Amino acid sequence: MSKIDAAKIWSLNYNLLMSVIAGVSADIAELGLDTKELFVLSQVEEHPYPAELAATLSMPKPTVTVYVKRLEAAGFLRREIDAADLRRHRLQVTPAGRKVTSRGLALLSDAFGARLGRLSAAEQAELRSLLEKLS
Amino acid sequence: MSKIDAAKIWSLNYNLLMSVIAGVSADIAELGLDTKELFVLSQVEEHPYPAELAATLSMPKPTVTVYVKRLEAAGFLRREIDAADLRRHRLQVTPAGRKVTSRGLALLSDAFGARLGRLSAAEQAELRSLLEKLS
DNA sequence: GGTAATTGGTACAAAATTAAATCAGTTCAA
DNA sequence: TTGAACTGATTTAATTTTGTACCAATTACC
Repeated sequence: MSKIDAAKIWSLNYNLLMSVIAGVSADIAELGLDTKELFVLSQVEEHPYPAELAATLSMPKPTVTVYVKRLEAAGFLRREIDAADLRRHRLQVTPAGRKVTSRGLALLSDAFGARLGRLSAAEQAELRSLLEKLS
Repeated sequence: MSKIDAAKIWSLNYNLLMSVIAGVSADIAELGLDTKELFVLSQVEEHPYPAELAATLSMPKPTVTVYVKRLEAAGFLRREIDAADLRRHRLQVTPAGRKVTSRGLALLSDAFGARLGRLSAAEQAELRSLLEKLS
């Protein structure tokens, strides 16, 4: 595959994701969250430390600090000092946070699902498998 | 495909793109461009008006204004008032802009291509075709 | 033990991004 | 025509995001 094609695939993909985000951000905002906050929150269970979040979301540490602080203030998250390493802040999603996460992801899924609906079930499975290989 | 899967596909994809961006942004910066500016510049030939750029890049109009101004100051872009509609600013990529665009896209392609390399040629073609259906 | 190097997290100031208001040009209906 | 509604683009002011510098806890090594 030529370089031009890689760039083409990339930009198809990028524009797709950006337009899906643009389409749902207003609805997500009604949940009391903004889009980036949802992304952070949705990864907390898998990556319960700010430094891990920063790495997996490709986002600077101070940015994570800000989001975590807001999510905590909104009651979607709790922070506690890790007993084993007093530098670490272990994060825990509250029940309210879990609820809002699943609603937010559902909105995202609906919007993205509307696009995915153009593919057959087999094609969707194929896409997922290709993306997993790339990840 | 369930809602959960749509969200999963989405986030696989999102994290993939963000990590590729994070990996190349330093190299792109050396060209005298930042990543978003490259995205804007790379779409100018296809969409030569700021309003069109804003729509295709899912980005607010004032943001486009700022990037266009910077790209013009850097000599990568020229602006002229459209004779047929004096409100419109027709954009034109300069030779220097074209050069820097192709270098920037090459960097992006290299980085993304390194991931794509995990797929066979047939799989890459398949991925492109799936993404085109979604776009 | 003691101390240099590393890691997790944050504060603050600066830079980037955007919403809201605005201005100029165009369209359209009466 | 004229003027109400609309569109393209920009300015201004506010918000968001981030680079830099920093502190505290841990680790590695002598």
